[in-house]
Amino acid sequence: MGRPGSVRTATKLHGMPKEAQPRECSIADTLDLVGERWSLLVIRELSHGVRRFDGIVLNTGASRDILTARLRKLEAAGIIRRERYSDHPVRFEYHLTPAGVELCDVLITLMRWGDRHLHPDDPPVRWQHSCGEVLDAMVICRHCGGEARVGAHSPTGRGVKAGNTPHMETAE
Amino acid sequence: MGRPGSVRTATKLHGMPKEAQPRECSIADTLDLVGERWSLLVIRELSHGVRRFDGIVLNTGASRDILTARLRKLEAAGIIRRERYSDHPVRFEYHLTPAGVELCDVLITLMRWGDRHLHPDDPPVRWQHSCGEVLDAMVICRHCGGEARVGAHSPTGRGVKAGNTPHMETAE
DNA sequence: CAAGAGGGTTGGAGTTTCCAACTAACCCAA
DNA sequence: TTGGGTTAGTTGGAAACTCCAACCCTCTTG
Repeated sequence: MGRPGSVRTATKLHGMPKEAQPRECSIADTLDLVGERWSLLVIRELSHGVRRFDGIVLNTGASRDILTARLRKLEAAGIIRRERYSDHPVRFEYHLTPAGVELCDVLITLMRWGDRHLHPDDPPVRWQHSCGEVLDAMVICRHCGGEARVGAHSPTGRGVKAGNTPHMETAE
Repeated sequence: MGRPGSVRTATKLHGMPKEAQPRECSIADTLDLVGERWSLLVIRELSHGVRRFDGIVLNTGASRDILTARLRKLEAAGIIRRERYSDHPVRFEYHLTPAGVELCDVLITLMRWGDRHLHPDDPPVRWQHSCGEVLDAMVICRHCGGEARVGAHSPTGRGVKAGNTPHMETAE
């Protein structure tokens, strides 16, 4: 797990392999924690109120051994918490931590994309927002309230590298 | 790729394996398209304006064969478009389609989570929103404008199953 | 003509994942 | 007490996926 390389000795044989230098990036770092198969579905289940091992197996379709590994990793990352709810037959259930609850923003945007592009007429699940309406989510800029969308902005910071931005359109 | 099962014949030997019945869900369906390793980083690169094969290899760290496979799959899904920009040395570059641009919402929420939880003091990349401020994203309900967050809502629809919601808290 | 650049393929090794069965610890019912 | 059921995992072996480095082919440039 985790990306391997960092500083490899450039062997350079017939055409300088041109060392990969992955961009520093919170997207990649977050995906290192929750980007493996099943992890986000585990979080989906916890957000649906399913907290037990067998329930998660049943609703996701993950195999039990992999699920065990994912739960351990999410716990180590502070995204879920394992709680003993019975002592004598020792039994546990899983809960989202506050950091885990914040990941639901990712689930919501994934769901919205899938609803729009894969199930335009019949979303399989609808969330009711506290305002009473069916939740239709949108990502905005906290400062101005306008819609946020990457293509329209320009990035700055350590993770931005020079020389590989041939021509900047707003996509399409 | 794609989940296998669907209807398996329940063999039921010593304890009724309790057939997994994965929830119908746009989150899972979207992850089937973009949830494999590297796919979202490819979309990140395109949104940064990097459009060529070698540039994507360099900035993500993906191996070339896997990158080829991901690009083909994203193209088949209508998320990216492959465009010939030179005929004689036949050369291509990749662009986000409108559906691909919409996936940037997912990237933004992943980035925000990583910035908050993994790099609280020094986000590696900052996006400047068109309003001039550094983008600080938030997911809201389009109807009321209030913050959206799954834990606080209740789901309905085909993908919701009875009997596995032991006790519904708002997480934590 | 030799070296790149660009956009891939290919082969083989290494790593993950899947599947189905099995365990252990307890509860209940007959 | 025998038999089952529930819960939370383990385990072993096969299948699938990834990684890496090298190789290919077509231009273009020096």
